[in-house]
Amino acid sequence: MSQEKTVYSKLRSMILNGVFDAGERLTELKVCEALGVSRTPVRAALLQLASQNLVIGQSNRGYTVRGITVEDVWGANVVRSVLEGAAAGMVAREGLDGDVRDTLQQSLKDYGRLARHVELSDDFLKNHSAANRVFHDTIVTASKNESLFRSIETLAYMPVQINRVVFASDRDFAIQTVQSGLAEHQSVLAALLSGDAMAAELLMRTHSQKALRGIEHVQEVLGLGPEYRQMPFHKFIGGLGISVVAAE
Amino acid sequence: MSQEKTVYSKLRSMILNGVFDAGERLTELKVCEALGVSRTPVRAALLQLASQNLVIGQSNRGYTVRGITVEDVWGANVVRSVLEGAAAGMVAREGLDGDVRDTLQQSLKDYGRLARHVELSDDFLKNHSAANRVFHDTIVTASKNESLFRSIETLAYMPVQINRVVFASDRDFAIQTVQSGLAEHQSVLAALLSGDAMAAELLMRTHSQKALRGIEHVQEVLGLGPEYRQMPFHKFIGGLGISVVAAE
DNA sequence: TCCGCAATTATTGTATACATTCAGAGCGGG
DNA sequence: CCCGCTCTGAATGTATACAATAATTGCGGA
Repeated sequence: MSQEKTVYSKLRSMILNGVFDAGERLTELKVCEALGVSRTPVRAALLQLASQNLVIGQSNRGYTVRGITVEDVWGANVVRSVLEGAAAGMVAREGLDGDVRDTLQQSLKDYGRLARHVELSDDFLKNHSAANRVFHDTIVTASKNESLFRSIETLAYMPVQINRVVFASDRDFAIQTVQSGLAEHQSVLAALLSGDAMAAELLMRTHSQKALRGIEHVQEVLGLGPEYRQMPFHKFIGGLGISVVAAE
Repeated sequence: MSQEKTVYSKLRSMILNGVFDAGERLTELKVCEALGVSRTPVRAALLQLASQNLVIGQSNRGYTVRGITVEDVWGANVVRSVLEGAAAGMVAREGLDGDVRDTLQQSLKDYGRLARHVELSDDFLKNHSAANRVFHDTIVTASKNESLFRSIETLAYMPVQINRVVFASDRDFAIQTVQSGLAEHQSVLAALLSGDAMAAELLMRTHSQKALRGIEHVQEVLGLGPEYRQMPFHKFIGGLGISVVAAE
């Protein structure tokens, strides 16, 4: 892999996992020494991280790291649910293409098979995540709105895939979430098929927002007070003995 | 200004105004020669343009320019209206801070004063754009959702400020749009004040979508058929004798 | 002691030489 | 004639020297 991409993902992972303090100044040279590369790939990596709001660039003054709080992750998920809801509404309004409908129905079948035998194995989690992803991505893509697609993609630079993390630590929560997720996917598809845009938007938004339940669940499990939203996200997740994995 | 920023804005403007063909390959060296700078600032500029989806980067193979069609601009505006609607809903749900309310009311006053004497002067257009912007930005900021804020900001890399352009070419359209805009701002504020989240979201979304009317209006003025959505945006706008100005 | 100016220094901005990679042309064998 | 290999070259990837800039330090005077 190229240095630029290596630097990018290492830095990204370090930031998300709190290796740097929030607000810490991040000079190019410091990164170069830490990772043993020249400034060129570091500059490129920092530029990309800045466009993802993981570091904040000041003209002529380098970068500072932006600490990611639970609230940030929460907020990103809220936006994602709004956008996915809008996508569903558009698709319902325009009508379902045959192949899109087929893809969605297939993903529901896959999802249904998984829902009958929930496990906590890596394999299961991967398959579930994949089936879920197909459903969501297909709808977003079917909206044929490039800006919408890109906006959601950009949100994924935040650690938004919370459920996959939480599942690993709580079987009961996983079972319940997977099963209600199936029902929700089904009702979204029904709304899409009937062309009911308002219902599709509302159902999809509500379903997508369920990811937030994962955050609340972790809060409950860890017995945290209401100030938990200001916590660095990696510490929050760290309470389960899990580290933040970069998306992508 | 630094070379990097100069290159960035020149390239950006060139892309938006169709100096390059859609899909044209854009090598670093070509840009260097065209603008007379070294590869370093060019690389940085291209990286940023890629993150804004104005060029598409292929690993090891440089970049190709992405032609911006009317549909792209339309789509970006649709997303913006969804997000601004969501912001209004959140603000209504959380309740209006005193200073936010004051800012909104002040912007309504300014807007109202402008609505009584619509002109097509540069000064008027600037003031109107500013008052309008304050209203929209204040609501988005008041939602206290960084991801939401950033998503909207990112959309502005597309040429979304369509009305300002259209106003300049059609007084009647400007008068009508400004006046209905005032009424819409007022009803949004009323919904925010009464804490009616659903109404606030719907009203704001609908209002924000009015920008699309500007596009339709240009279509009508130019007498274009339904295939106009596939047109390069700069040609579309060029029909009015206007070039695309970069936001920011 | 405090303020303001100037020298210093840390850090980014820029140019460029060299390394690496990948697409495509050209050649040779089947 | 076609397939596949190698070689070539154009382009990006990387390192680094040098320039420009802005914060900081330290000095001197009030």
